Amino acid sequence: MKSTKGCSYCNHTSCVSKVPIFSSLDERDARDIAALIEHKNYKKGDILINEGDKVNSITIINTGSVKAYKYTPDGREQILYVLTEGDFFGERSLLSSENADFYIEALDDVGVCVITKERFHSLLYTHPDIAINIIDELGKRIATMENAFQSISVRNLDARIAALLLDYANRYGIMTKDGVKINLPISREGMANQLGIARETMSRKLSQLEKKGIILSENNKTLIIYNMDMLDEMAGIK
Amino acid sequence: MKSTKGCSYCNHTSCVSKVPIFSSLDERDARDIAALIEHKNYKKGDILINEGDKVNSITIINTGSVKAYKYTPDGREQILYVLTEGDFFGERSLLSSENADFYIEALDDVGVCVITKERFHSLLYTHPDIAINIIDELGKRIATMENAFQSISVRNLDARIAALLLDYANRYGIMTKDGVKINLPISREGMANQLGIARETMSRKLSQLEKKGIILSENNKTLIIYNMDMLDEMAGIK
DNA sequence: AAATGTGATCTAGATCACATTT
DNA sequence: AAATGTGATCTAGATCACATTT
Repeated sequence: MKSTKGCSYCNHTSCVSKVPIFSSLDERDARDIAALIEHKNYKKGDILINEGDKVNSITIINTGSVKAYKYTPDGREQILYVLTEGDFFGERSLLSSENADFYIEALDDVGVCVITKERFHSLLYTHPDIAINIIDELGKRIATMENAFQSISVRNLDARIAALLLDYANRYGIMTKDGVKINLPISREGMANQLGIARETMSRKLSQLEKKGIILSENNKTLIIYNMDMLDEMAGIK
Repeated sequence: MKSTKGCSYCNHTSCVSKVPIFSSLDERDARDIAALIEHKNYKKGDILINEGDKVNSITIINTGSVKAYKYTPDGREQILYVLTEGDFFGERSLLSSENADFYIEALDDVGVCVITKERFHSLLYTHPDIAINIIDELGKRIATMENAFQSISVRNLDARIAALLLDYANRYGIMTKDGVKINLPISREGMANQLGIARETMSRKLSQLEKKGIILSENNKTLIIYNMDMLDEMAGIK
């Protein structure tokens, strides 16, 4: 992991322009904020945050993706979020200074922008817009969780899997002539961990979907969804 | 349901003083904000928000409690939150003007404070503190959901039930000489709906806990927890 | 070698059908 | 009358034990 600060070759406004919470800023403000930002890079598998770490900054993903996870009491990994470009974490450090109760791990090589808690705090006072954008983002995140929450308590596993694939399609999907192509950021086991089910069950359910002609799995790294409507229906979105 | 505005008999600063998001205000600011607030009362069973309603205001619970819920695709009621004194909803209306995708129903007689989106919005510009408090509150709510989320995906149902009872104890519990006494805001069926399990399973699990001497159910309306430590252990909090 | 798939079992909780309480 | 409890069954998904792929 290396940290760059004030380097000439990297585009310092990149995070600022990419991140929804800064969307309302004009160019001049964007430059001001860029000056407060520190860039860091991590390799796949690096741990950005360990359980128990003191979190003193907000981190925004610039490139790559990370997973946020905890362990269940019985020792299984429970993935809370997969965060990608433009997503952020550490916002809970803004007011409280509790220690992290989760892990953040790089799923690929990752570039991030970091703003310390103090700098960010003062930023909010000078730019109330940003605070409102954050409230909005957090509101969206809550909405997403509510849906996931509702879906996870749906007893019908097929619906939950359909919802997960639709979420992936939304976030990582690329339209192709065959259908929506998804470059999976995580393994089958990771997917199972997101739903809190057994790896074997995940495999079985995906092969069923493949047999039904709804999806095509290539190499376990790529997934093509032939029939989004069918997934919508399975997920209970009518 | 009746709406009071500028009435002389009710304490207009009540919401302001009760609500964590206004905690950083001095008395003068509190009075200013109180002037922006409208009070409303609802009877048990009243629907405060219907799915599809346009939500144009933030509502803060002053007295009583409400449940926020949705329906699962297979028609079961899924309770997302039980909100009580000091909790708020409608914050998602701040920026986006999407329609509600949930219901809010009064669990008892309920008094609330309402601030319109526009008024609240301008408030955030004049009092950035409040925005930061909201960010903090939303952060907490996310943390709570993450825990619930994690717990719901724990395959061990006993742990989830223990966690639910501990949550109730925290929120509605009163210390007595026998143990923590909880006046349940919802029925067995409601509790089951919060965990997404069958009513029968809830009954069975609670009788088991009673047989083990961990809890005592009185009348199905009150629950006494004799042994909090045992619940902690069951919930996987060591 | 690690990730994934798959058959054979096992089991927790759903469902059904009532009995019992409030 | 509605909410709750409880026994008898059923079933989806976990677990185990390997085989197969990458």
